[in-house]
Amino acid sequence: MESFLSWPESLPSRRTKALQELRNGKVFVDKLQEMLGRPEKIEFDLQSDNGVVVQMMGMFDNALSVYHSSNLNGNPHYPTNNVRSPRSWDDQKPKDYCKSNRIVTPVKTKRGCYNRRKSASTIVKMTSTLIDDGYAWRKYGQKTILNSKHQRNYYRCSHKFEQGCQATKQVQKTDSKPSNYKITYNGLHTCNNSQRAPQIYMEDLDLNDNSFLISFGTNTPMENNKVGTCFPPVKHTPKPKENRPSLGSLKHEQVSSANYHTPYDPIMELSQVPSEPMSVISYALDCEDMVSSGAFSSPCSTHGYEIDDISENHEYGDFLFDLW
DNA sequence: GTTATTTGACCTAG
DNA sequence: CTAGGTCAAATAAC
Repeated sequence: MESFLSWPESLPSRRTKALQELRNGKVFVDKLQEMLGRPEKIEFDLQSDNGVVVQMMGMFDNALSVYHSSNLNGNPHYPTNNVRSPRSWDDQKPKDYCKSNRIVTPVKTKRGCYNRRKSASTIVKMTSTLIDDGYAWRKYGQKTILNSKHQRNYYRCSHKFEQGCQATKQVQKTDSKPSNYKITYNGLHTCNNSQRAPQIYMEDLDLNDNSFLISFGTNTPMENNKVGTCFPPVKHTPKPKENRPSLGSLKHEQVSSANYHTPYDPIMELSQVPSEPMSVISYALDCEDMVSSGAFSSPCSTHGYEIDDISENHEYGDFLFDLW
């Protein structure tokens, strides 16, 4: 398939992609039209991780992402939150920095002062699995989103203060299929994150759902390995301490993605992107480098990941990633 | 006592 | 002005 190999892409290329997405969408609309007269088909589709509805949702997301990222009205879009070398938390600008120099503000320096995440490298994934991506995340917010039934949860890298890692992710249940999640990764990990091996959160895992896949834009869908056969249903290992430098009232944190879920957090912690490929992806995107589709290969064979990824569909893998 | 999560407030981009 | 991303005090969990 055509892949990210050609990035950075020209504007016409992105426009073509957006148009292609919409054309593909028409195919799904036709399918949907067929299904309208057959309720059993609709029911089946809604329960499918790779059904028409799910794929349509992904298609629209991708088309919009391509559209927005390429700024199709002709104005070039320059990323404002590019890769930065790790820096200490203390190495930040004065409080008014964000106001005086908004365009180039690399990190939030004042409460509420930040660049919209769309300007950073962004990766969007649809998944139904609850597995760890190898990174330590800490929840820092939860918001009700307009026209969305489900709240969005915000996570940042646990090493944000320790190593200045700016990676964040958002997790939200999809409206079309609440058992699916849309996970948006923003920024890239600049932390030295090797504290633990990926694991799966089994509590919310539906073992009957054997459609979890990792594809990362590869052409060949991964094997549908059952989660239960790949991972023992264990929770996390003891948490390493997060040695954040003292920052006034800032408290020390523990690296704990295992404890993300609480009775209040319906989405719980879930991740699905293997750590190393993610790093590669993010760097490649941020640096506007070429990305080999091989970099997106799942380590499923070694780690037993199971991802429900819309990119398993050959036609849509190209549009999985939302650039800038 | 320490650390993580919750949640209302704050702030900015659009 | 609104929606959404983040902060940080309060609270919960361990």
